[in-house]
Amino acid sequence: MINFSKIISKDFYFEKTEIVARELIGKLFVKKSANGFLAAEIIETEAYIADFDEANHANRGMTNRNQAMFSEGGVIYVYKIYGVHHCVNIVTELDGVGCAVLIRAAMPVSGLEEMIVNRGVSDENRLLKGPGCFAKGFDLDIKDNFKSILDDDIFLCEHKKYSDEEIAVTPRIGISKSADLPLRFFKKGCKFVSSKKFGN
DNA sequence: AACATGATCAACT
DNA sequence: GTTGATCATGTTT
Repeated sequence: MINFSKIISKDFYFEKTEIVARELIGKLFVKKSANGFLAAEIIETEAYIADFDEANHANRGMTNRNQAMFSEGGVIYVYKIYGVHHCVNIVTELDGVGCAVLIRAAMPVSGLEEMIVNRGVSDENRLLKGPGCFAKGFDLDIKDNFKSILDDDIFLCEHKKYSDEEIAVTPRIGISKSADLPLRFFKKGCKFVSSKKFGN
């Protein structure tokens, strides 16, 4: 059994989005399920910042889809992409700002059996590799939009700390606007990182 | 390198 | 109400 005692406090999510994205690497994402706990170490994130970021869904103001992004830090924003996959974000900064961190990949730690069922594949290395896979492995979808990451059912814990040398910073993946900004963070050389192009 | 797949949004009638 | 472009992707060849 894993120690879930050091739960991340709310203050953490009010920090600047880039900082939160960087600091999320190494933390444990935990979700309570019928059989116990699903848990994974966050390995890869992307920041979507408030100003001059045209790839941010909130950049052109509030819409039906992106409402959750304008909540205060610590709220979960989930949406569907390409009509197929779900992407999970954690809202950052203050109420009304409109920024968040996308969780792109994680390393399974607990509840592997259930993740395998959720995903329909058994390759451990790929269970949570890529934003769509992460959402599916944890069974997160539109029903989880607007939930809090400070819940009893879904929360983050301290787990591992990495130095800046162990973390790579690159442009984000799969976007066409503001594609040059260095807002993607991942653990260098980790096989759970989603893109093959860099540092994997 | 191709493609499956559908919601969302802006810009119209 | 409808249209059409776009999309924080993943899987398969």
